[in-house]
Amino acid sequence: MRYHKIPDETIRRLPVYLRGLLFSSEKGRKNISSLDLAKLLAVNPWQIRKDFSYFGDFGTPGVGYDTEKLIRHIKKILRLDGGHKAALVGVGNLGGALLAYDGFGVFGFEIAAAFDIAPHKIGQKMHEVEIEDVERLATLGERGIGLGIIAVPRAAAQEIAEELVSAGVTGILNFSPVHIDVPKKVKVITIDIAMDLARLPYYMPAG
Amino acid sequence: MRYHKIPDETIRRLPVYLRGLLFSSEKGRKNISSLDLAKLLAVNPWQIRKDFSYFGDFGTPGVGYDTEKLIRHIKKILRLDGGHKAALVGVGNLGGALLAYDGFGVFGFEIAAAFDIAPHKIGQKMHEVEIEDVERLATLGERGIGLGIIAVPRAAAQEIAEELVSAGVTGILNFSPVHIDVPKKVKVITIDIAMDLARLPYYMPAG
DNA sequence: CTATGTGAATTTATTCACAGCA
DNA sequence: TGCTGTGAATAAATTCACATAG
Repeated sequence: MRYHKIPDETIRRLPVYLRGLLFSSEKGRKNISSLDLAKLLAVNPWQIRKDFSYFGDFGTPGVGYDTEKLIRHIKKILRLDGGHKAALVGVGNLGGALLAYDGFGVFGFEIAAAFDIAPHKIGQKMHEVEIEDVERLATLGERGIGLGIIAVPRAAAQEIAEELVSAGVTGILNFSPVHIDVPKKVKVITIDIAMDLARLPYYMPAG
Repeated sequence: MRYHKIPDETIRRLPVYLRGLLFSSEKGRKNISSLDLAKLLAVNPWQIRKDFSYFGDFGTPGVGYDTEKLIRHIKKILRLDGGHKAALVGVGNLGGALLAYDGFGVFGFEIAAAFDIAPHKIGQKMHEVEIEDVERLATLGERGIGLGIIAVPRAAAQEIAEELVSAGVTGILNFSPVHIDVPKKVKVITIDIAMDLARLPYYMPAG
């Protein structure tokens, strides 16, 4: 199946596998079998093999997958190689937590700029990043920042999204609990924490 | 199809519909058609009708769906009626942001307790909630808290999960970037922000 | 005439089972 | 012998098209 289109569901799982492979690599393992990776991530081994089969032969029968080689290749598919600079808009409670979060690095992301509308925040530094006036969003293009993170109140989300798009951003991670309308060349992923929480009780035993 | 099992994918979408319906209700609308709801949320109208058809007749042909009635019913299916108390473990950057977040209320959630391990935080109040020693996690059962939110460093996540389960928690929202092993009567939903971000570049145009 | 509800058709994803390679 | 890679079988979800109800 080497030359097939990779299914969306597989793309969704690739970062999961990447996490597992990076973890295994940190432990010094050169190879990992689909079974071991499956145990680590609590998924099915045949699902893993099928997913990997969509983009080539990386495993050695009897041995497993070459960890480093596979990491490099998954990063390449997801276009994580080369790194990405992101602009954070909205340095409130959530925005501040995102600035402090150290988990973006492993996937090659860096929050390279932060913006807010509150005058008393502008000019301050948080976690090595200086907070700028939202007016300066237009400068993103020339600064090589192609990715935006929206952490502003719901009412401002659509407007900020439009400004990000005007500035040349083509990918948006949206933490506001609203649908955002953008040209279809721009990809938006919305994370709505309360909504994820909302489907938890359905799966919980009575009580 | 009234008596069928509701597909998991439908359950995943119900909170999305709920958001749209609540929004529409706030605007004072008594009814909404699948087409209008679809436009609001950027999904397909036939998907909405199919999803709703799994749990009964709520629409009136020529008119649409009764907003309030449908809201009540979706809440009932998701078991959001009656409300849920949650315990937050880990009041760091992310934990603090979660305490400050005001979006849980609409789905009937309340962060009723917060725990940390750092002595200087214990006893302090943040957003009306007093921070307690993690040692006191065992008291959750008798306090009627059945839901846990893990916002601690990765290395501590598994241990905290086990303590939550011992205390009687049956649902966990996990913000640590690791798989958590729990008895299968307990449902875990993991939100890994960096992992969601990681599939953004794949869908972005070259650059 | 408008908008629902749903069988049927289609597409997509998962699971299996095993041939074949190191 | 151990583990990959993949066709084939199964299952699930999406999309369509239209009969039917208000």
